[in-house]
Amino acid sequence: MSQALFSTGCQKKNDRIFPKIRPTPRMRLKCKSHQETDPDFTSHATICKTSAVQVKAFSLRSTGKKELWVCSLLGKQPGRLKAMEPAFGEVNQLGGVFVNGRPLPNAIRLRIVELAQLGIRPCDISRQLRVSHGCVSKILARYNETGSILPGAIGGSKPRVTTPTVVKHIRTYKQRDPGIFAWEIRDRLLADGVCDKFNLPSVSSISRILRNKIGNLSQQSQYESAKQAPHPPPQATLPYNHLYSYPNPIAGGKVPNPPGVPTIPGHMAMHRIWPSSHSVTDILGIRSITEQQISDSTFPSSKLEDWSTLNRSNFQPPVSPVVNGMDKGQLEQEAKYTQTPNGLPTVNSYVSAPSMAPYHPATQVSPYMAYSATTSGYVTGHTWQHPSGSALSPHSCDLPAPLPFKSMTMAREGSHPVPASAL
DNA sequence: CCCGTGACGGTTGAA
DNA sequence: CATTCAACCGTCACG
Repeated sequence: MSQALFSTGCQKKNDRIFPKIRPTPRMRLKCKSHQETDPDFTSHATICKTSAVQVKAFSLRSTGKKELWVCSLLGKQPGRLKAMEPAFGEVNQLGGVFVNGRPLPNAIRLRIVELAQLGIRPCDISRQLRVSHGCVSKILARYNETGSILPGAIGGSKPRVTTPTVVKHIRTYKQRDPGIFAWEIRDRLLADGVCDKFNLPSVSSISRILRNKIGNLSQQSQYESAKQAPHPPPQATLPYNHLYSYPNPIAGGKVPNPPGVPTIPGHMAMHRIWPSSHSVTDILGIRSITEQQISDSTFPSSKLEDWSTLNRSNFQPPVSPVVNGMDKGQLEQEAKYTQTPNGLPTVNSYVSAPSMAPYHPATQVSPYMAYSATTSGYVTGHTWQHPSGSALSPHSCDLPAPLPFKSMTMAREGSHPVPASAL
């Protein structure tokens, strides 16, 4: 790719569009995270660009060797560059690994809450766990508000308001009064208690229903009504799923359940998600933060795509005895170099937990492996929250009832807040 | 220095 | 099957 781009000779044009940009510390940090070496950039040049991507060559101060990087402009603001390739989990300013667009693992989310309840200041939590303070703030605020550490449901659409029942009533209204207006139907739905103000379809939605699903029927009913007396509306045979998901007020998001899986409140979901052995002692006593930081500093070798796949399968990290008994260097090395030579995940990466061996063969390392390595008590079987419900740990768990944030506040106001370094 | 907040790029899944 | 859209994510910068 690089040679082809070098030969395009479009630098001059790009220079006019995008002025020369010195690598910012952020850029260097990101680049550094993607390379084993320290790219002490001394110069750079725009090689080529598309509408959204720039390719720049950076010179290393130490070796003089040029590194080619694909960059995109964030907000088209000069000076703000972001490395796009390789598509690893990215590294934030604190050195923590994250996957853009994906929530932090529940283990880390739980740890944030636990540390906060110990009286550790959010800024210290941020530094210790290498999670941005904004994220810590958000997670703690959410926990304070909802009592749940879980992220909201990502993706999907709003719960539809045009349920079969609503459509059936609209059909009935239309049959009884073919000339009825959509807004009249809307009023009647509200008046008849079919809908409330929260799930009342819009006039446009009703119109669409009339046009797409009842249009023929209304015309037919007109003819039929002229010939014979009205009869009860036919059974709705619309291709709607009979299950509808609605926002989970406690979990702070919409967590649709698969058919057959009863909906559980957010706080109950927490009990389902977290196994029993994640008390503060279990979490914090297993390994010191310092030790964790060492392992945290390891960078993943998994590609973003692989990680994304991992999110949706039951990822099983190495159990703690193995990790604890593992040399740090070995652990770090494994975390760095466990990818298959061709960069593709092994089959094991996609095998769901129940079919996996007790010890993950470490052919795939998540960006968050360092966090989960010693918290297998509740991390084993940890997966991303998934609307299908399959990602929820099947283990019954006994997360202590969400402690009011007051405890944290009290601890913070105490005369001896727990220093983060003591952990 | 701490922290709340909005912008941002990104992911996800239903429609 | 590809696209659109709106939800969410964490990071970052700002005040």
